[in-house]
Amino acid sequence: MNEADYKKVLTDYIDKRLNISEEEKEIIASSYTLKSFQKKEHIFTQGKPCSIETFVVKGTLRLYHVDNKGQEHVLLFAFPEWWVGDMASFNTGEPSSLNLQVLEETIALVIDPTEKEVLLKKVPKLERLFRLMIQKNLSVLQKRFLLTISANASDRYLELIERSPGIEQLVPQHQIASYLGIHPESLSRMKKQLSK
Amino acid sequence: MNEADYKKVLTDYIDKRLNISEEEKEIIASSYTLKSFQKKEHIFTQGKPCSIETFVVKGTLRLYHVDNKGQEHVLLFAFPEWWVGDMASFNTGEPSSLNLQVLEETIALVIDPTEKEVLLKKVPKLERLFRLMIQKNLSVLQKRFLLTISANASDRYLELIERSPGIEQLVPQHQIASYLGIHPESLSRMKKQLSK
DNA sequence: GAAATCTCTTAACCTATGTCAACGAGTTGA
DNA sequence: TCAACTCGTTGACATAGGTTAAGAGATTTC
Repeated sequence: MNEADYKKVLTDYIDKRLNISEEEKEIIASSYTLKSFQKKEHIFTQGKPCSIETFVVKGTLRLYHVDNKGQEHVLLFAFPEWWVGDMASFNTGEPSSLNLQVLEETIALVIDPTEKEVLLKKVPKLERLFRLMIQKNLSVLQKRFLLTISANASDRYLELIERSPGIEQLVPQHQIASYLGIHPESLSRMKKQLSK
Repeated sequence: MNEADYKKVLTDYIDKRLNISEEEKEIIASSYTLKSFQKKEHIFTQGKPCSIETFVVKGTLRLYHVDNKGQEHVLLFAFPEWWVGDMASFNTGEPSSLNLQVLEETIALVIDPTEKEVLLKKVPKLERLFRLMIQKNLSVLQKRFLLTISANASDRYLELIERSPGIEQLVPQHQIASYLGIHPESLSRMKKQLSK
C-alpha cells in the first residue's frame, strides 16, 4: 500500500458517515500527514501539550496514564480506524495527562490543532463528524466508568473479552491487567479461578 | 424572581462565553422552558430515553446509575449554572442508563431534542458552546476515572472536599459515599480514621 | 406528638485484591 | 550464544473496603 491507499482508508471512513465529494476528499487527504511508528515508540507523552490527533490505519496502540505513585493505567487500546489523542490537551494546549505508545508497528494519519482548524473551515461538515466522535468517546468512557465502579475485576475481564474477542492475542496480559485496573499477579490468579 | 429573571441567568451565562446579541438572547430565552422540581422528584430515569437537557438555575441534583445488583452509583452532583442530562440518550434516543433526581428543590431551564435542533439552526454559534460543554464533560469524566482507578477511597474523599468545599453541607453523607464508590459504613469508618 | 423513616455510627467478621518474593520459559540483544 | 530482560505464574501474607447487624439521633409524616 502507498500513501494514497492509506489516505483512502480515512476518506472512505468519513464518506461512509458523511457523504463527501471528491473535492472534499482531496482536501481531507492533503490535510493529514502519514506517519509510521515503531514498536514501543511514544507518539505523545504526559506533561507536555498533546498537539497530535491520530487516525489509526494499521497497528495497535495503548493510551495510558502514570499516576503519582508511578503506576500505569491503560485508558484504552486503539486499533485500525480509531481516533486517538488527548482531546482536552489538543484543544486547550494545556499539558496532557496521557501517553500514547505503540504496541505493534503502526501507520497513522495525524493532524495538529492549527491544521485541523484550517480543515474545519474548508470542510465545515466535519464539525459534525468530530462532534459525534466526542459524544461517542464520552459515552464509551461513561460506560467504562460505571462498569469499573460497579463490577469486580473478573466481571470486568469477562466483559472485556466478550466485547473485544481476540484482544488477548493482540495485547500482553499485564497490559490487560492494567486496563482492568488490577495487578498482573491478580489477573493471573483470577484466570486460574475462572478456569475451574 | 420571575420567569424573565431566571432566563436572564441563562442568557448571561451564555453571553459571558459567546457574546450574543439582544435578539439572540430572546430566541434562546423563548426556546427554553422554565420548570420547578420538588425534592426527591426524578427528572428522567434509566431505561427510558432522556429527552431533556437541563440548565440548573437553583437547587441541587444528583445524576446516578443503578447497576444490575441494584446498587446506586452517583456520577455527579449538579448545582446552579450546570448543564445536566444524558447526552448519549438525548442525541440518539436510545434508553438512558442514568437517573436525575432532585436533592434540594430545583428551578431549571429545560429543552428537548427537537427544540434544541431548531434553536441551533436559529443561533448556530451555540454549536460551539455545546461542543465546548461536551469537551469539558469528557475531560472532567476522564480525570474522575483516572482518580478512581489510581487513588484509594480516602484520597478520593480528600480530593472531593478540596475541589468542592461545602459539599458536605449540601449533600447527605451516604450520597457522598456513593459518589466515592464506597458504602456509607466505609466512609464513616474512614472519616474516623482521618480525624486521628 | 407518636410512629415511621432516614441518616450516621460502631463493631465483628469476610473477601478481593495488593504486595513481596521467587521461579521458569520465552525473547531480545550484544 | 550467553546474558539480560520480559512475561506469566505461584504462594504467603497484608489491607482496604464489603457485609451484616444493631442502635441512637434526626426528620418526616400522618
